[in-house]
Amino acid sequence: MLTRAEEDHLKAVHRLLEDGIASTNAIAERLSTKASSVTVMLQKLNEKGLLNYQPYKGVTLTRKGREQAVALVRKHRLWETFLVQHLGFGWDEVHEVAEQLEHIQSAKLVDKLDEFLGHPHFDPHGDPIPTKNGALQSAPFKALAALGVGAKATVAGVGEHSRDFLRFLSEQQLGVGAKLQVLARNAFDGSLNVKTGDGRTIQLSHATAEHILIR
Amino acid sequence: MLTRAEEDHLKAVHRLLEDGIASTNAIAERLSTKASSVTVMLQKLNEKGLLNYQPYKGVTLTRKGREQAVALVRKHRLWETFLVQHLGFGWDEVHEVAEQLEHIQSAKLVDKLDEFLGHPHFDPHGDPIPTKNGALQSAPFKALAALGVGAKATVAGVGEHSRDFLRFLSEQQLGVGAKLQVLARNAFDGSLNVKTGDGRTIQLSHATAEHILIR
DNA sequence: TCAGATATTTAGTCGAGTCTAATTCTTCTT
DNA sequence: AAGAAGAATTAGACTCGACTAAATATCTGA
Repeated sequence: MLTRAEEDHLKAVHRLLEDGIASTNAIAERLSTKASSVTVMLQKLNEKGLLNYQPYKGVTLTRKGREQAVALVRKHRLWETFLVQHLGFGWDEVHEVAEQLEHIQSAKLVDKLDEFLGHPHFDPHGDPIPTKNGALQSAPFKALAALGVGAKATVAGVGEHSRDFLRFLSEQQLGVGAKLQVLARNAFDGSLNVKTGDGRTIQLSHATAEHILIR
Repeated sequence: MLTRAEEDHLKAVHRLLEDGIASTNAIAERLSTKASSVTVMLQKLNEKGLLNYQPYKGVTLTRKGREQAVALVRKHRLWETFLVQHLGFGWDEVHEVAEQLEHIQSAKLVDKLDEFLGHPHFDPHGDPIPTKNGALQSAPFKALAALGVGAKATVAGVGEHSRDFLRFLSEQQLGVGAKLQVLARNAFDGSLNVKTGDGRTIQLSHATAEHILIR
């Protein structure tokens, strides 16, 4: 049984490894702690066989560690789905609560929740939900920014999870499922003029369009 | 913001005060810790203004402490209701999980959950769920053991929450809502012969009948 | 009432997890 | 290739919440 701190570190390592390496500093920043605390924790998790750690050499997950981390991601995303779909939370509000709920220890609870939700494959942000055995249905989404002029698309997820960004999308009615059409691309800054499903025309910066995933 | 240990102690004190006094030993037993640990915690909660504690003189809750304790009871029972009604848990399985879920910190989550459940007044065991402002709809239930021969009743709750007892009731199909009729009372041991809604005749010990609440 | 039994508190220790400060290793620059 | 800069680790201290053992207070029964 892992402690909450152990789970948090494991999840941070897993997340960071997705984009490359999990540096001590990056882990510390994610967890709002200090690098020295992280080092100690990595040593402990190494002892427990959840990751491979050698001083100054970096860290990777063992199979066992990866399973645990994926299970946490699964719980987190299932809870987010529940909060949004059944309790009426906004998708910009669920992260902190799910961060707590993911640490509840009960295999049965996860299974039952998954069943209750109808075994969803994606959470409210369009992120894939691992199955019980850890399999991921990878989403072949691409960025809105990659679309050509005239193309139509449906919002399928986001590539950036900050509250500000999610709130912005909510205000613009650009949640998952929203219909879009690219009207024009502005050469000077790469921004897009986009027509929404309900007929409004809005301008999205290139950065924003990079973080809106569509299908 | 209270820590988990603080919340646990507060809830134990609140629970024990319902039946009289909250002795240091009784608190320790409830929490599976030692009396010495409890003493230290009581001193701390006294400092924080959540309870009134004087060495050797016993303990009572302050208004603030009682509010916090009742809020915990509310969360616990709302989660139990959710687990049973929507996730298909048995009423003998929910306690441990609710014990974890009650510590999730999110006022919005509690409100939304309450709304989702339809503002229930009683949990799956027939225990009253405090409202947001702490009001209790007290249940005027009486024990099955108090009924006279021939009386009909409906199970409304239980006065004993051990897993074994709850499991026994489940097996006998005596959950909340089950219909009963008292056929006879056996003078030598006070046990009851009872006819169930589905026509079976079963015999219940006096102790058992004391713990089945009916209306 | 008072001595033994019982309940409670105090004192001191420990592990988990964090911190700051000091140290060591790695990498980058010239 | 050497030294500076930056990243990571170690050392040592702190808090929280638990423990054991010892001390003290309260209760109870002859």
